[in-house]
Amino acid sequence: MTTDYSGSGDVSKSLELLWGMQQRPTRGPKPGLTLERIVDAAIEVADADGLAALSMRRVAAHLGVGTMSLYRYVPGKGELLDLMLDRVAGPVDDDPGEESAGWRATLEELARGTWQMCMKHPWYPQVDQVRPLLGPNNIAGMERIVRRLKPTGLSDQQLVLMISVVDGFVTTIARSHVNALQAEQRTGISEEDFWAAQEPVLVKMMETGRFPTLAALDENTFTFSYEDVFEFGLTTILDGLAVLVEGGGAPATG
Amino acid sequence: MTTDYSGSGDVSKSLELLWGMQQRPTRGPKPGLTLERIVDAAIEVADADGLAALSMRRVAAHLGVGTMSLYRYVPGKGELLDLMLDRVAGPVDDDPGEESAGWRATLEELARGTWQMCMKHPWYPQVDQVRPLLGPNNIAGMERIVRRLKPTGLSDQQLVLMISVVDGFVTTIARSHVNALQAEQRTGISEEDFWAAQEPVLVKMMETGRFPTLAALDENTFTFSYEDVFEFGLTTILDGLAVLVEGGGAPATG
DNA sequence: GCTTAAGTGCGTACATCGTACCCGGTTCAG
DNA sequence: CTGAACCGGGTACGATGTACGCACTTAAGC
Repeated sequence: MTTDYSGSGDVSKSLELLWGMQQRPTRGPKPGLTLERIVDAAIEVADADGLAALSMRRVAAHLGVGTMSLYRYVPGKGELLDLMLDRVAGPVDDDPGEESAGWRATLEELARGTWQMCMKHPWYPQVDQVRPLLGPNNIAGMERIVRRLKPTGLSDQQLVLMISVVDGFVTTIARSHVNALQAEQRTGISEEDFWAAQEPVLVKMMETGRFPTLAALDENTFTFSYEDVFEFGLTTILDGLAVLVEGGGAPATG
Repeated sequence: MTTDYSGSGDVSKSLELLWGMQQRPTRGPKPGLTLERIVDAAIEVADADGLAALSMRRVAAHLGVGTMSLYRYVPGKGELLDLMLDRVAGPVDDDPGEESAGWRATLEELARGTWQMCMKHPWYPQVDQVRPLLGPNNIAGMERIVRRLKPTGLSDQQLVLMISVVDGFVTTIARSHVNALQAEQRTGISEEDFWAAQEPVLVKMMETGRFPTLAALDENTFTFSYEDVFEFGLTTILDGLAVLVEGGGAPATG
């Protein structure tokens, strides 16, 4: 597995496990583990040492069992990842008092909630969710957010597109952020040292006069943080969606 | 290497190779390979069989040489990846006739250009560019785009943030798109079959009445393509940036 | 209570990866 | 002509996911 994808295992098997559809067999010895404990252990390993360190051997060692024992509970690593993803997606506390909040507050809350979850589980944004498995927590979260966006009067497809754009943006910035943090640990080179290493060559090239615009940039041009990008991008996207939602006479494609 | 990152090798070494600062040693036999041929071969392998199939062994085999011979030219796989990234970023044909185009046309052109490059080299958006190496082609592209955005009168930092948001968005959607395409090949399960596999469980859960909003969604809610998301998101972002650039009396607070 | 089939725990083995290390052959500076 | 520097590349190591098979445990059927 070069990169980690959702939905890379047996989809039906994953769904059965997600929705708790397994029936306990009657014969044979009682299992010493539970699915829950395995998923928890996997999340702990990934939280502590990163997605790259998440291996079946590590999870088993964390539980004090043999590696191959895990395969009695989970078909493979792909399915385990799907279970981890739905686990950290919830549960959502469905506060009925917030029903009346506007679309903008709803999307902003979604964005900030996802951001904080990514900070707590840095491996989450590193998983490519091209084929998301619809587990209980993901479905519940979707239900909640769509319900609160309904009053905008947009089409269902437009609602889902709005959510996709906002959530995709947040996950992307979060991934960049955690990648940067982990790059420091992985390489032993701090962000500052990395850019400092490029400076000599950069300065040399700027002095050639081939890049006049870049050479004349302000000193503080690149001093923003990932949080700054998050705020800038979120404002931009919400402003852009306002044109669509509030029919601001803009040339929206519909 | 679980995931592929830019700037994961020796930064100084990569920069020397990128800017062609190696001096040919006088002694010893003439090299049978060139850096260019190795980078080209690596790109061909990645284009044809995906980033996961890009290995030193495959590149060497493609060139008809022993695996370890590559290490005479490139310090390691990380540095090779950096060279590949700058290679496909250019060269840009610097058309002076387009200087006068507005900021919106400039960013839209950037977005569509990046998108097309990602379609030609599907591995490109799969590389996490947390620590981009500033090679000649990347620098030239940056110079060109910043020069064309200067007339907006925004601060240099805001210009770079605009570029970050647009480029980050395009790369993200492109990655999702190519991941979806490759998931079909990797798993042998088409996108349709994947969703069809989830349907029985979904229908069952919708019938429980726990998710009334989702159960009532239009049939065509999820029928959009990645191109649709690209267009929707691009319009949204450009509309949002218009609020910033044109200082518009747009409904910012919503 | 005995047999037997199912289930559990897990050790071993294999293919794949990047690359450290080493050796033999080649080329030119002195 | 000698020796240092360089090229090509074979071998080996530790890591990964997991297929396979074996020993042990349990409860159903008699």
